[in-house]
Amino acid sequence: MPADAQITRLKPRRTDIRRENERAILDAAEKVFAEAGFGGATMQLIADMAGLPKANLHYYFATKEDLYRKVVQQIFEIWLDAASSFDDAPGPVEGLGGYIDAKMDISRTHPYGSKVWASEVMHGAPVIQDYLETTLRDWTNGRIALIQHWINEGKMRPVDPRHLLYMLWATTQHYADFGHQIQTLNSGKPLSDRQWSEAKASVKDLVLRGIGAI
Amino acid sequence: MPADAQITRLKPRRTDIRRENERAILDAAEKVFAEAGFGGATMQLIADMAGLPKANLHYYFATKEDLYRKVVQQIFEIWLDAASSFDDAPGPVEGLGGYIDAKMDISRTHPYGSKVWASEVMHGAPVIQDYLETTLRDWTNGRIALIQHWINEGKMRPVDPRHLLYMLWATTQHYADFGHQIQTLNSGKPLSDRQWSEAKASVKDLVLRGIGAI
DNA sequence: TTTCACCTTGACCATATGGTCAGGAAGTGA
DNA sequence: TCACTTCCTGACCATATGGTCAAGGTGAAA
Repeated sequence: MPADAQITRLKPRRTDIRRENERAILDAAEKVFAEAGFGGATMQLIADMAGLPKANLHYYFATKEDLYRKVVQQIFEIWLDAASSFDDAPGPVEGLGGYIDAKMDISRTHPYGSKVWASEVMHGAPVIQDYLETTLRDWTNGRIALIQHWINEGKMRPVDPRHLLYMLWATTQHYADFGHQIQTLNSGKPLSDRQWSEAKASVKDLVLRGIGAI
Repeated sequence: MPADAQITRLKPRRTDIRRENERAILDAAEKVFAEAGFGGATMQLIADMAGLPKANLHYYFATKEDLYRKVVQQIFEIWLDAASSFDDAPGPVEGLGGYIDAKMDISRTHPYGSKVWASEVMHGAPVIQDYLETTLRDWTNGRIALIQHWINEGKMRPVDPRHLLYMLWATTQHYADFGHQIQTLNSGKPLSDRQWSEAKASVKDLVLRGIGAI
């Protein structure tokens, strides 16, 4: 047996099999749920896209709802991570600016997840209502307090922190959720690297000027 | 026959029947499509909500797609009407301010239509792609030119008109599309009249300050 | 009143879909 | 090698859904 057996092993280990298949299924599911909606998505289509027989999906995920729930949880966690730039910032320019950068990057790298989340909320959040009422509410209240703190320190104008947050969410996610519309209005071509930079700069400029931080 | 026969007539005229049934079906469809998505919506549910047998729906609208298309066209036309406040304005304060007011009002009065539109675009605009490429593109280019004109006249800062428009669309529609999330973060209660006023004021304040118009 | 176009609807059908299951393949530790 | 657990999958099923249709009801013009 060659020394590089660990690297070139043809027969995957048990744990790898599970991990890789779940990954493939979740990726396929995220795309299909985003493009067709929960009701329009079919397990067969997800299976085909993941390169697995349909019955195999039900081996890893008991039901369609079960699979869907995992997909929604994923994007939510990604967004929560992005919020870290918010916390350890000295003021709104770094805090909100960094948050906008992070959210815009996610809109570009995870457009499907963003759409699934949007769809879920639009339909009344049937499967993640508890997240909204606990994690999201706590997170929001914390950030509102932080923004209010910046206002009290005179680092920005006295704007309603809540509606400021809504504007940030709406605008940054718009580039993912309405990406198709944006692409159509861009002569049918996806935004280039340069155009994404301009978008980020425009959003930051408008927001930071709007709150009087620059 | 009494003189007020025209008013109290019990037997509706032919044209009324058609108009009223189509209205009832479209209203029910807008709500069901918004809450369940195209794939999740069923003709049976729409029929029940409209108070008609399912077969009757197919008498007025040949297919589910046909009905859906009409619902999407409706909200699009409502939005186009709202854009009139844009045109005959002397500057950005009146023009953009009025547009924000109008779009926010629509988000409150037509949340279902807004969601259907969002869902349609998120899924790649399968049925209204032609609208995006013609009417919306022309409208957008016209408004961009107008905003650029205001910039040239020194009535606002030189911001990218395109990304400004995206921010307006995203933010105003957010109050409809993510209304459930907003309600959850508002202790589970819908925004009051006062809160809607505050929302409109906040958005206008942030945007108009952001573009240096006030 | 008659005629006719328009409206209504229960019953029905073909199809698609989420989910099940039994039997076999394959990795793993002893 | 053996026993055991995990993984794989074709075939199958119950159900839900979009859509059809034929027969009957109902305004309105002549």
